[in-house]
Amino acid sequence: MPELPEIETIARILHAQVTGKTIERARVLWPRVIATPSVDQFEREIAGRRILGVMRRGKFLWLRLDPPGHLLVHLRMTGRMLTCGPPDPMAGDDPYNHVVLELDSGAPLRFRDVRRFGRMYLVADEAQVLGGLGLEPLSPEFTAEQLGVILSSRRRQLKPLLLDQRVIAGLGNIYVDESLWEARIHPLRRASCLGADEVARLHAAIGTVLGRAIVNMGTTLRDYRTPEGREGSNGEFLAVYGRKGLPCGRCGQPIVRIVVGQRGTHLCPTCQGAPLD
DNA sequence: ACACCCTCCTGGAGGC
DNA sequence: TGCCTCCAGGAGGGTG
Repeated sequence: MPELPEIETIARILHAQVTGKTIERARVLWPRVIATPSVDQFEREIAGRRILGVMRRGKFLWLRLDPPGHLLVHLRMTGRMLTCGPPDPMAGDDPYNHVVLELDSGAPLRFRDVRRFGRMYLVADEAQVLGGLGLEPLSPEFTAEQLGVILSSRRRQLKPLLLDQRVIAGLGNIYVDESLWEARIHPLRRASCLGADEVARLHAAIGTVLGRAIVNMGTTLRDYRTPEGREGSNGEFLAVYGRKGLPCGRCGQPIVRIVVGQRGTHLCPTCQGAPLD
């Protein structure tokens, strides 16, 4: 599942590959992938626009266009943005191609998604889609102090809070579990009950975990690929996610899987202490 | 405010 | 081997 490091990797590669290119034509093969506007309007309005750059906000890919506008893409579980692949993506031999953007030079840009959860948004004002997102965890504004302020006012369980994109934007199931292990904090702890030392550890852990994953071009468990179709190598560095029953790298005790807020959650019960306040 | 459940969607894993 | 059921999960919606 692409989270912040995976989207960051995709954005950097796409930025290098498609900046300056013009979208000559868009072909939408599965209408529901276009969240806004209508499919007709999307195909009509995106044609002829030039890509000024590709960025990331939270888990959104963000293509700035000229004439001014924004193409926002959320890959959800299994979405991919690919510049590699068949010479004719319209041939119909791949049932998971949902949008093909034909560029004025080079390979077309394809949106491919097995599970069909991903969505595209073409908007004049990016805040229409991104407006509700919380802090960007790799920005200068994301300090230990700021994290402390966020946590101190909420009594929710830590894990669902960290997954809430309105609070912090970009973390998903893998990197929340990894960050909490790194910080040695139990996912069921109440946010408002963390001590200053724990807040500082969590802040540092989020930076460490996300930074390492970006260096490794993301975690490929099954579906995630870069735009060139390559896998990310961060999977070999995961400490807890998907490692139920395997020994903790710090203490040797078996990693445990529990369910928190309907999400599979991996932790070391020895290192990550008591679940209660 | 917060916990919980459902829906979307499919391939893969597990059970027998 | 084959079939059947269940499960994973990001986000948005609804309910208690």
